Amino acid sequence: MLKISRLTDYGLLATVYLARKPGEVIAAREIAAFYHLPLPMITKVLKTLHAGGIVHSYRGSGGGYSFDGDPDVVTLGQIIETLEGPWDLVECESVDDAGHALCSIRVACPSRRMMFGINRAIKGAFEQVTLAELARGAMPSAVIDKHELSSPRVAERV
Amino acid sequence: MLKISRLTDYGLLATVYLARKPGEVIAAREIAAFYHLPLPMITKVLKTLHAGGIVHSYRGSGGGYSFDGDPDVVTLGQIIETLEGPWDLVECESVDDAGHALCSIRVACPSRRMMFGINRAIKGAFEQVTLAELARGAMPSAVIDKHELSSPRVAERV
DNA sequence: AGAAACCGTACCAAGGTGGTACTGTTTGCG
DNA sequence: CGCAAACAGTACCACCTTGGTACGGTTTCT
Ligand code: FES
Ligand code: FES
Repeated sequence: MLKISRLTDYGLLATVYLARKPGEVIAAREIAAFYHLPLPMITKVLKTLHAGGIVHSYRGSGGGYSFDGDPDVVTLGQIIETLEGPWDLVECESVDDAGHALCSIRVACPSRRMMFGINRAIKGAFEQVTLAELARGAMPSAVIDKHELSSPRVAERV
Repeated sequence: MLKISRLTDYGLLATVYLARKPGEVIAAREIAAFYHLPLPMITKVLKTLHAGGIVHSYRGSGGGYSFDGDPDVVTLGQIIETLEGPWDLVECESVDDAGHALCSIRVACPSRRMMFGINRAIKGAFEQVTLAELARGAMPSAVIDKHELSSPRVAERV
């Protein structure tokens, strides 16, 4: 349906949170609490980010995660690539394990090349956004609780 | 997972097939046979395209579908919008039937504005690709410029 | 030793997607 | 007229992905 998954969105939130406190070791619990998101979700996505080398992890008591890279070098594209894995806008370019093309009509397809171009354009757009730019912007102190939005007319004052 | 659905891809195939024979009434069976795709899939997507006003339909024996618009006016964005319905890259901007925001952490989200900009930029890229270019099998000239990501309106044609 | 915190994996419910089937309706043709 | 071709509409289903949870294991600090 042409949207990034919610997990990826969570990953961006966590990365930005860490990048705004460079070098600081922060527990996943703190991030989850700040955004009022389920802790297992945050930990899951942080594991992925660590596996992709975006953030560092420190185990044991007092441990957590930290971002100590250059926020001007890390791009949105890299983060998304880490979180979602390699992706293509259309599966025409993808191949299965046997190297066999997934799309059976490649040779007759009049839109494949165009799709490939769009694919590259989108990836290029993501590559142009740096983590530093993402981290800039208002970091509000108040957060709307999940339940206040589910029920109508309840979110009066936050 | 950041990909367009296969149905949408089928719709592009069908539209391009029709656009390559302007004004000609072509049965769905012919298109399905040409691409070696299941006929019910093609008919389903052609119904959607007809409902969206992209193609015309002619019932009865000898009937079929035809494209008789201006291929330089119809854009890839319009076709995708017709096939997939309104979409957003992230659900942060979407609202449910009651008008409530789907995302519970909007106010605290440091990436929402950036995502919104990217959303617009991608839609703009799709709008810049015409059906005529699609039918020619050309690579799109659309390039997403960094400036579009934060500017309030989508940039002009490249 | 015990607690804090990350690691790994497995599991599940819900929703979306791709695909099929079937019944109706319209139209051309002999 | 009567049949066949072709679109219209809807309903249905199997499968996969996604969002979310659970649980046990490992590391480290105090
Ligand atoms: S539909 Fe597969 S190559 Fe285009
Ligand atoms: S996560 Fe919803 S506004 Fe960004």
